[in-house]
Amino acid sequence: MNTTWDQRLREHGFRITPQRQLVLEAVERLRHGTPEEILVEVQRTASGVNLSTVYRTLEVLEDVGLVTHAHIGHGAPTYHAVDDEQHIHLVCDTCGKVASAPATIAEAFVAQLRSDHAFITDISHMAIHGECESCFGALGEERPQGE
Amino acid sequence: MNTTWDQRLREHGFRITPQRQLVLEAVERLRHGTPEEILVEVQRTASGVNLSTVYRTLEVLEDVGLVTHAHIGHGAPTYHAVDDEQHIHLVCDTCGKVASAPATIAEAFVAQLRSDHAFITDISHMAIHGECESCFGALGEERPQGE
DNA sequence: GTATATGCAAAGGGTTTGCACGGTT
DNA sequence: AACCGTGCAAACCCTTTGCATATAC
Repeated sequence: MNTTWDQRLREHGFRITPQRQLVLEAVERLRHGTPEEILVEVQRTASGVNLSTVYRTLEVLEDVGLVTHAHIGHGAPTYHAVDDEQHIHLVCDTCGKVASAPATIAEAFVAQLRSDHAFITDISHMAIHGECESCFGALGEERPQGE
Repeated sequence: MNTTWDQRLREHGFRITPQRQLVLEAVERLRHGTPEEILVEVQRTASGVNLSTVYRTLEVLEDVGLVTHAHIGHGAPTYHAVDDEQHIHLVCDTCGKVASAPATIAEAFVAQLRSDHAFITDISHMAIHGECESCFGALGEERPQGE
């Protein structure tokens, strides 16, 4: 096992195209990327690729389990390769910084949601919002990033 | 104490307008509402009110602490009156249903994020995604609501 | 009377879609 | 050769903004 990306696509009835390879490679290289950022990365190699192709390709790659996305805030989602360690995004609503934490820290919480609310949680899909260490206590600040 | 909504606005230097009153009342009545839904509710009383006024008004009401918003998924955020019990939204990515759980169930998780990651969590700001009881195990379903 | 709020219309991000062409199988 | 995938342009949803008018103070 440990199927390759192209096997994975074929298994699900999809074709192998340069665009799909390039988008997947871009996601792996960036580690975190919005569709727009992924487009830019892809265009370093193939300038003709279109944004709508990136969107359609990300959907396909997500379908076959090669990438996932998470929502950080109001803006575009960010995409990750699935072989990356599962992580949670911690977004500071004051300074806008985004930190990562291993998804395992939520294990107890996830277990509780399952037992108390019969809910199977995908904890990494939506970011956790709040305030980071350096902003906490420093009141009356600007909010550079909104959200 | 226990200031009224109009006192609250005045304290922060805002003016009292019918629109602000109507938007606040609509949010309280709906308990969960997107800007668009709030507009419709407001227009039952005052048909001339504009969507951009609803957006600007919600921003003001949030500023002075009378309402908050939470992100459920890709679509528009939902607004709540702040006197409602703080709650978390549990969104099923399969059937799209949204359940509520008291924010208190996350207390231990929030405490852990504070101690381990120096992060002060606003747990109710972003919904938790996953799969609900009835959808779990039932594979190959449609995804009526997306996201 | 003056500053703030509103309505309207236009513009802005992010995403999806229809269609004809081109590439993979 | 048949069908799927792509590029392009237009359309879409949600939200913000500029400006003239109206309104709360």
